[in-house]
Amino acid sequence: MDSLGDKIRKLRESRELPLRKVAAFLDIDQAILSKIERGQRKPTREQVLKLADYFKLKQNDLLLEWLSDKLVYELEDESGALKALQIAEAKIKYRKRKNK
Amino acid sequence: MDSLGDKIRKLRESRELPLRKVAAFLDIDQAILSKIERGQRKPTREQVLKLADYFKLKQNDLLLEWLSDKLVYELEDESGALKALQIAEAKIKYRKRKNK
DNA sequence: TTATATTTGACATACTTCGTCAAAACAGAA
DNA sequence: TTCTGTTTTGACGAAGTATGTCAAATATAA
Repeated sequence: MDSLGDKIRKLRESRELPLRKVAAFLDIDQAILSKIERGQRKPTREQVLKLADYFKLKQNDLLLEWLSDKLVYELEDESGALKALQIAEAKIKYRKRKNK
Repeated sequence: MDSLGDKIRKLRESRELPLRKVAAFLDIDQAILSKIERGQRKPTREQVLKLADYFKLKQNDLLLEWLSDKLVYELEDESGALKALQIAEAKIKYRKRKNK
């Protein structure tokens, strides 16, 4: 169950690319990419889209990883995390039905 | 499927309390409480706990409402919202198992 | 050692959040 | 209508968070 950062790091290393190269493509300092890969920083939506392009992944798939990572982050240290997810799901389904 | 704000407003109105009173208890301006009840602002964790006390609700129950509202907020305008919730759930379960 | 790659932390700046305040809008009673 | 209390709105400011740069420290490999 890799986080988005784990995925990116594996992809980058499997192609033997230095942080410098990928960071240049993203137009950020390599320090940030290093932190993103290790989960110390959250990438922006735009960075996720660029990463998908760079590694030839479907943008939607990577966005889902990114979104779910954000949820996990929001719930960390919360005892009722799983319950909150269930309730959120119900609320979203309800909103969809009401098309609100 | 009420949001936390809806719940609070209903409770407050059922007891015929003005915003002013409840806001004073929370130690904030009534303007903020008005916005919280209508979903224009998110309450802080501490405010949620105080609200639970004030209305004699279980703190945990209200915290779950608050947390799930935050998730819904994070996911709004995201087409893959439900998928992201599923993935987040899997990630959290995995983390629990790994006790990480 | 030397060269390259990565990580760390101090710092700057922009953005968001959280609150106050006063004016405007609303609702009901007199 | 006017008076009174309630709620909503929006401008504003302070505090906190996010996002990035940079240079130094550390690791890796030759």
